[in-house]
Order: sequence, then C-alpha cells, then structure tokens
Amino acid sequence: MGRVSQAQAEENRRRVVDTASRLFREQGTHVSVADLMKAAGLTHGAFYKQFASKEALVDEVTAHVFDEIARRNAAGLERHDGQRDAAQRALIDAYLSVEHRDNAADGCPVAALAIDIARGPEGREARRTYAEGVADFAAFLAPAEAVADGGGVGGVGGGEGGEGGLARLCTLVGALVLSRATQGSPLSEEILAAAHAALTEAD
Amino acid sequence: MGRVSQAQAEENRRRVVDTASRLFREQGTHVSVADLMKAAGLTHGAFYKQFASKEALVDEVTAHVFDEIARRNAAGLERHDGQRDAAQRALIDAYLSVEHRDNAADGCPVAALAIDIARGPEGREARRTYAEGVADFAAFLAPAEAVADGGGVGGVGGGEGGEGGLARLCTLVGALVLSRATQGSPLSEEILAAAHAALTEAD
DNA sequence: TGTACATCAGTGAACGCGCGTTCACTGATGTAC
DNA sequence: TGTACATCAGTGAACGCGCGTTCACTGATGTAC
Repeated sequence: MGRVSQAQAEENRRRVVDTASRLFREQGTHVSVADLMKAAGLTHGAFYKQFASKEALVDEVTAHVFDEIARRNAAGLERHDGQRDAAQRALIDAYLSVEHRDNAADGCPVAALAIDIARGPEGREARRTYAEGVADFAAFLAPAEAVADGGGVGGVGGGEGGEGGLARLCTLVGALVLSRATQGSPLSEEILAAAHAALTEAD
Repeated sequence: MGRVSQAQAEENRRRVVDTASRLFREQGTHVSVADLMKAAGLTHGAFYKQFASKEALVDEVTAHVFDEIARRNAAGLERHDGQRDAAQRALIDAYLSVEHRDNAADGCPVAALAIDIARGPEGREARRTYAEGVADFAAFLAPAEAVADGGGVGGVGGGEGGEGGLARLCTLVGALVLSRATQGSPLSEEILAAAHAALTEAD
C-alpha cells in the first residue's frame, strides 16, 4: 500500500485510539493488537509505527476516554442551564438504564476499566488518570448541600467530591457492574431499579 | 512419583480448588493452569486427571466460593444471636475495611469475579451460580423494615432480597471495586469511608 | 511548473513465549488369589 | 498373611495456537533542485 499522506496517517492513528477506547470498555484491555488493528481497518504491523507499545496505547486510551466523559458531563450541565440537580438526575437516569448496561463500548470508563486498572501495576500512568477521573466524576455527583457548604457529612472529606458524591458513585458503579454480570437473569433489571430508587428518593 | 493413595488424590484435588478460589479472586480467572498447579504444589499435567477442562474448574470454583460466603454469612448471623441488624453492621464494617480491600484472595467473590463473569458467555453455569450468590447476599443485606413487611420500597420487588438489599449491595461492591482500582491514591480510603457513612447513617 | 530522490506509513511474514490440552511413561496403590 | 498384577494419580515433554513485538520490503508522499 506504500506510504500514506500525513493527514491520512493522523486520521488512522485517531481511528485506532477511538476503536481501542470502545473495544477496551467492551472487552477489557486484553484485546489483542491484531484484533484491534483489524477492527480499525489496518494490519497489525502498522501499530508500532504509531505507538511505542501496547501499554503506551492503554495509557493514552485511558486519558482519552476520561477526557471524553468529562466533556460529556460538562455538556450535560450546560444543557440543563447549569441546574446541578437536573443534570445529576439526568445522568443517574441514563447511567442506570438498560441501554447503558448493554452498551459498554460507549459507556462509563470508571465501571468498564475498574478491574483492568486494579490488576495493573500500581505505578502505572493509567492508574493516576483513572483516580483523577473518579474524583472528577464524584465532584459532579456531589449532593447540593455538600456543594453549598463545601463540607462532607462525616468529617473525612478533604476530597474534591466530598463524601456524598463518592458514595453515590459507588452505588452507580456497583449497580452497573452487577447488572452486567447478572445479565440474562431478572435480577439484572432489578438491580438497576433498586439503585435508581435509592439514589433518587429522599436525599 | 507414581500412583498416589485415593485419600491423597482427593486432598490434592481439594487443594487445587482452594488454591484456584484464592488466585481467581486475586488475579481473575485467567490465571494459567500451569501457575495454578505450581501454586498447589503439582505439575500442570496432573490437572486433567482431576478436571475435564479449565472452564469446568471455573464453574466448580465459582460454586465453591459462593458456598463459602453463604456459610460465612450464616455464621455471622449466628454469632450475633440472630440479631439481623448487628450482623449486617458487622459485615458492612468488615466489607469496607482496608484489610478486605488489600486481601482480595480471601474476599468477596461478588466483587472479585464480577468482570470475569460479565465477560464470559451468557449460558455459562458460573453465571447462574453468580446470580444466585448475588440474590442471597442481597437478601442478607435487606433492611429490617423490608424483611418485616416482605415488600420492596418502590414496587419493583419480587426478588428475594428486595430493593433495599440490592441497593446496599451495589454500594458495597462499587466501593470495594473502586477502592481497589484507586489504591495508592488517598481517594481509595475516602471511598471506603464515604460508602460506610452512607450505609450506616439514617436508613 | 517539472523532475529526481529520500522518507516513512503501512504490509505481511516471522520471532520467542505462554497458553490450554494431550500423551507416553512411571511406579506406588489397591485388589485378586 | 503373603505374592502377582492391573490400576491410575502424577510427571514432563510436546502439540497447535494466539499473543506482543520485530523487520525487510513497498511505493505514494513530500521535498530539494
């Protein structure tokens, strides 16, 4: 196929990163370089003209995917005219939907990459990126009172999201992970409904 | 090494299952047969004298590990003289501890195996076992009111655990998974504390 | 604007390695007499 | 109770395969004149 224009090469690179960001969320970071490149419409040899190693790609994709989620949350806030409560409610509805459960490729990286990140080595760059993403997401979820007076409920606090946002994030992520693992059983939908009820009642 | 007594063979088999139940929770079900057998003190060839395939072992280990957790929960209830609230509180304390986070090998299989189960095929036996384990665990966690009048809060109900137990399980599992993935960052401990506060306040 | 040539993105075969699984072999165990 | 032999749990080398990575090669692109 010979050489390809610089513009084409950049587009190919972008397509590999995009494809990986979907495949990694859907199947985990263990998808093979060969499968990934085939899905991106290239042969596997080309991979090493663009990336130093598979680990480097995982790091880059992790950063890419968390950028995307941050942009999406910001856009959500804007769409609701800066109304924090309404934006949060919309996110919770979407997060705990059957569509989100069935579409990991487009879904939340916090839930999709948790295990792969946990099993990777501690010093890894992707791990830091992940922790930052968790903190940002929790901040977005923080309940109104906590945002208003800037403090946590129990005194641990200090984090950017406060306790309330972190606890809500745990419920969201746990529900998504469990509903995916029980897919095929009626339990799967019950889990989504139960978490939704817990997060939208009272508070 | 020649043949080994029937008693010895049975003990070896049990040791392989025990070792796998620890390694699978710690590193996932992708641990190799060779590594597993070495950890159990045998050579990898012996594996196929005891198990039909690696998949068969995964199924057996999943069942084994959920039996163990059910026994542990029952023992917890007994230790607290059947006082449901006290037993639940003790479980939540232990579940959200740093020790549990750092000791996946001995820890909750619902959290440790979630992704491996979710990525496996839908028809798999381990999947059914897993869903049952989730239902049992949720039933154990069901809030007192729900147990008393036998109904859920929002009307979905029908499940063995009711909504409250499922929602609590989501928070527990989400917190454990997230605290493991953020280990090394202060966020990791904050997550455990936030989930603990959310599960023990009010209700 | 047109020609000559170095560059380098993409190709596809090959590498060493670890995976799940198979198999001929060993020799203590368990059984038949 | 003692001897003869079939059984079979465990061994370790080997299988085909897919992994991450390397490399000689191709030929359109981009540049120098």
